[in-house]
This record gives sequence, structure tokens and C-alpha cells, in this order.
Amino acid sequence: MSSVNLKRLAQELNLSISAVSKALRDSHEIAVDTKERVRALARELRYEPNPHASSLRRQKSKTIGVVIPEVANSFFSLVINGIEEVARHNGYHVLIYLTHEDHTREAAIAQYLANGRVDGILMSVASESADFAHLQELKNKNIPIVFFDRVCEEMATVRVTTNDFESGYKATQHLLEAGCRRIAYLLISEHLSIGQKRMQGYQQALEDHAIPFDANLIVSGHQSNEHNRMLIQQLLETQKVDGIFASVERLAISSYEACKALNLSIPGDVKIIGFSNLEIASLLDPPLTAIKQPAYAMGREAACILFTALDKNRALTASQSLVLNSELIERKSTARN
Amino acid sequence: MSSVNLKRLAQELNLSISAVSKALRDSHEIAVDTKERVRALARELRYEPNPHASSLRRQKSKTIGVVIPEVANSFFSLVINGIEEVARHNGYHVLIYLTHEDHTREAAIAQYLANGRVDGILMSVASESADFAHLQELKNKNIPIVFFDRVCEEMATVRVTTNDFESGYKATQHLLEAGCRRIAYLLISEHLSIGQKRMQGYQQALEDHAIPFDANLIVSGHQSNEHNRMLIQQLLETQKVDGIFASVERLAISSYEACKALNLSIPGDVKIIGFSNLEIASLLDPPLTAIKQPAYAMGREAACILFTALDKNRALTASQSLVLNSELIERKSTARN
DNA sequence: CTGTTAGCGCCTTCAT
DNA sequence: ATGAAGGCGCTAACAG
Repeated sequence: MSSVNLKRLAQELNLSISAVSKALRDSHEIAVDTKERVRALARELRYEPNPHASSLRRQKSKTIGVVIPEVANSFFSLVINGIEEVARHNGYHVLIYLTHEDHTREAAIAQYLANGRVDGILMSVASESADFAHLQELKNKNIPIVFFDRVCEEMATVRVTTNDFESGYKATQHLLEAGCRRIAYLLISEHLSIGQKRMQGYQQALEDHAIPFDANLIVSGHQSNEHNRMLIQQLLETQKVDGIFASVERLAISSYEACKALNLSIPGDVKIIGFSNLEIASLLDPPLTAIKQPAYAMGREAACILFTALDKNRALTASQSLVLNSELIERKSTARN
Repeated sequence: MSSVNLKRLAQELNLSISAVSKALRDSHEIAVDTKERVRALARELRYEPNPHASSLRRQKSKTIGVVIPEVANSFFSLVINGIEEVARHNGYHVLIYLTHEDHTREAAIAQYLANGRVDGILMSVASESADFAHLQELKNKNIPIVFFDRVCEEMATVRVTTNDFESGYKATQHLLEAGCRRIAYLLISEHLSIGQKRMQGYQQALEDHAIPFDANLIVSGHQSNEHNRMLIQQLLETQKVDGIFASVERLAISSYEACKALNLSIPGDVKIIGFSNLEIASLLDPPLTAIKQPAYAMGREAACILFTALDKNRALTASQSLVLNSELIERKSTARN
């Protein structure tokens, strides 16, 4: 650590440390030419303020924590892009934490973020998070936190979500209008609000079309894609199913795989629609009819809300919540059958 | 900030700050029962040491920086997973920075990481990085840095890479053996070593099969997928091409799109092979024959090398570099034509 | 305009 | 076995 710090600059310039500090922060109480001299040397020596010292002193880190279930997934990848973009623009740094859908991990992460390491948190809760004491804890410590997509229903906090009920309704309606009568609904975890809301939309659509709800057509997936594919195959074999609505991307893909494995033709025997942001899904044959969430925008919006709160030292209130619209994307098949 | 800190604990326990500090670090010079008392209260008050104070004092942050071109890409997503996994295991935190393939951003990031914010860096260089002064700067400041996948050829540093020449060779050979004679090679940037090495493998394979190299069949892509698809379409329209070898995932996908747009049948008119880690590529019809990099493992390995160096205070030497093997994955088409 | 001083919270000698 | 003191590098209040 040959570290060039304020002391070093001060020595070389025959100035006091605080004068140098002020000069670099462009304080009005420092002579213009002095500022120039200071800045010149700082540039020459490539001075960079020590962020830890600065954070310690100012009680803020200019860093946020992003807590998400996973990243190997187009939705969260895009979200990170949005967040990083805004963070960079506002001079914030981004720490990333993956829960792998594990409630214990999420709690542990929350625990050690509650010590000043970050000024705020952006979070999409893990699917198993039924117990949210750890989140309440963060709230108590006054750490601003913005939930996005997978929110914690039990807490009154800022949320950036999409119109889950509505898009669930539309997706189901889409299948119904395409002639489906036995539509399966696939979700990832019963504890997740998005799964619930989308399902409510699904149920409402069924009801509006006078189709009876059948609990046998609801499948709750798990971690392993392999396992999920099995579950879906089992469903297709034991139940009469002519449509599948997958409430997350992975399940939509597993549905495709399951149909393929069973030699079911996809638009013919079973129609599939799923939440997905995968560009490549449009190249499938038939292309995956998808509900596409504005992932990048969600990341940006969530980050913006957090940063303005942080920079203006304003508290976050649930009223700042935002609901963005997901889009139903249907593409024509180029099937040559 | 009602922050519970050492002082607070010390007061409540009628101990000195240093005693508490030592107790929490399980020092042998503190009585066992005292330690117990301290730990009990710490747990009760949910004490977490202030990381900035600690970093400042110890001159290390237990944080690493990950600098990558982008994240909306299956390769880097998987890498992040691997890194986060190892980081968490070793008690490190992960800051993430995206260059968006922009050399200026990369330099700026390097600049402000060179101040103690991170103990080390994992990096995949931006495609435009012809000039690497900023990387040399980090080297000079003794910030350990491990390059992975996209390395900086001009510096003697630790690298975690894949067998690019070899896999380039194999991919090309695969197409040649499938009967291709006019194989296009798509790369993302001339400045990138991976693009070069894979191309060398491509050229060697051509030579070994006595196929002349044709510079017209080399296409260098850019940022926009849209633009790349156009370039490829143009290539397909102006040149006789019966095979495409895409050296990055995005270009493989764009190739698919281009063929579709031109109504070229994919195994028939043009065979495509590409570097890709997308699971869903197996569902395309025909499935994308892919060179799959061990992305997750690369992230883990790179992180491991960095952490052991950091924790043992050992310098990184180029000799610790690692070359992992990519796998050629061919799947049978289920085409019903 | 510039300098002095006093911490931020933690860790580490050194003394008791 | 415990405590006192100094300092990591920076900032902010207050003097001069």
C-alpha cells in the first residue's frame, strides 16, 4: 500500500490535510489557484479517496445491495443491467447477493447488510420466504429497501411490480380463446405473491369463461429443472391437459421439454404460454407465446426510487410503489408442417 | 443510526471496548465466561461490526470487484453464480460492474477500484480494450487481478480460460465433416483474444482439410443484435455459405434468425455451430450444436485463485493460470419434416 | 482563505 | 485477564 492519500498530498503541497480535502471537494472557501494546484497533483498521483474512511466518517457507503434468488435467468439478468446502469449514473456501487431461493441464506444476508455496508437494498424475495422477520429487522434499522417483482406482501413497503393479476388473466384468456378447456397452471412456490396473483388472474379468467377450476391442474414446481420436467410429464400423462400457463420462465421451458419428451405436438395437443424474457424463445417452433416483463425498466425504476430517497434523505413510503405493465407477446409460427 | 457498536456493548457490560473486541474475535487473552457474556449480548442486540471501520483499520475490505462486459448473457450469468458461491463461502462480498463493452467505462471502473474498495478483481475485458494502461495501473498498485475468458494478452497475469484454439478447431472440423465447404466465422471484436484464438483453430482446421481460407467469410459483429443479424443476412446473400461458426452466443442466435428471415433451412442449406451455454438452445429445431464453456466452473476457479492469494497474502503469478475444457454438444434433431 | 481539532468504529500494541 | 491509547483516512466544526 504505497497509497497516496490526503496526508501525502498535503505534505507535497505544504498545505494542511483539511485544506486539501476541501480543495478536492471544490469548497468555496479555498483559493482558486490553490484548488488548481491540489487538483493537478491529485491527478498526477492518481489520488482516489479511500472509500472506507469516507464511508466511516460520513455514515454512508454510496453502495447498495441487490438481493435476488438467482441470476442465471433472463429476468434477473436484465434487472441487474437496469440497476447497474442507474447506480453508475448516480455514483453508487452495487453489491450482489444470491439467495438461491433459500430462506436461510436470505436471512443471513439481511443480517449482515444491516451494519452500514449498504445504504439501501433492492430485493426480490426468495420463494421460501414465508417468515420475514429478517426483513422487518432491516425495516427497524431504517435501511431503505425496495422490493421488486417478488415482494413481501406482509410489509408495507415500496414495491415495483408488474400487473400480475391482469397478465395472468390475459394469458389464460389467450389460451381459452385458442380453444383450450383444460389449462394447467404452473407456479414455483406457494409462498410467492406473484405466483398467487397470477393464479388469481388465471382463476378469474376461467370463471369468466365458465370453466370449472380443477386443483389437479395446478402444479407447484421446485428447484431442479429436471424434477420440474418430470412433474409436468406426470401431469400430462395423468390429466387431460390442452393448455399450460407457466408462471415463470423455467417452467415454460420445462413444459416445452416435457411435451417433446412425450411426443405431444405443441400447438396441436397442448398450447403453452409462459412468463419469459428470453429472446431466443421466439426461435422455437412454435415460438413461445410469452408474457414479457419489463425487466430492465423494473431494475431502473426500483433503483431510481431508492436513490432519490437516499440522496434526498427521504423515507420510503409504500405510496411510491409502482406497477409496470407486462406485455403479451405472440409470434406467428413459421412451422413447415 | 441507533447502531449497536463495540462502545455500546462495552458500556452495557462494564467492559472496555478492546476487551469486547477481543472477546468477539475469540482471543485467548479473554476469560471464557467473559467471552460468553459478550457473545450473548452481541447476539441479543444483533451486533454486526461496521465493515467500513474494519476495512479502514485492517486495510482490506473482504470485497472483490467483478468487471464484465454484460450480464444478459448466459455465460456471464453462470460465471457470476460461480463467483458468488465461492465468495460467500470465503466470507467475501461481490461488487459488480458492467462495461457494456465500452473501453472508457472499463478504464473508469479500474480507476476507482484502485483505492482499496476491493481487495482484488475478477475481470473479463471489454471487447474494445486495445489499450490496457488502466489494467497496468492496477497491476502497479498491487491489486490482485484474475482475468477469465476474455484475457488481456499483453499482460503476464493469472488467467482462467478455455481451450479456445482447440474448441475452434473442433467446431470447424465438425462442420467440415458434416460436408460444409464454405464456412463463415463470426466474431465479436478483432481486439479480443478469444475471437482470435478460436479463429486460429478455425483456420487450422480448414488448412488440415485443404479448404482455402476466404477472408470474405469472416464477419465481425457489433453491439446491436439487430445489426448483427443484418450483417449475417448480407453475408448469406452475397456469399455462398454452407456453414456458420459463431464464436459467441449472440451471434449464433443471430445466425439462426438470419437464416429464418431468408427462409434458409438450417441443417439443410446452412449448418450452424456456436459457442453457447443456453439450455434452451437444445429446444430449437434443429437444436443448436454448441460449444459449451464451463462457465460456472470458470467463475468458481477464478474466484478460488483470487481468494487463496488474498488470504495467504501471496502474489498471483501467471503460472497459476488455468485452462478448462469446453465441450462440443450435439443433439439429435427431432424434426418432423 | 487556511489550519487545528475531534471524531466515525474498529483493531492492535503496550501497559497494568 | 483487562484497559488505555493511538491511528487507519477522511470530514466537518470551529478558529484564526
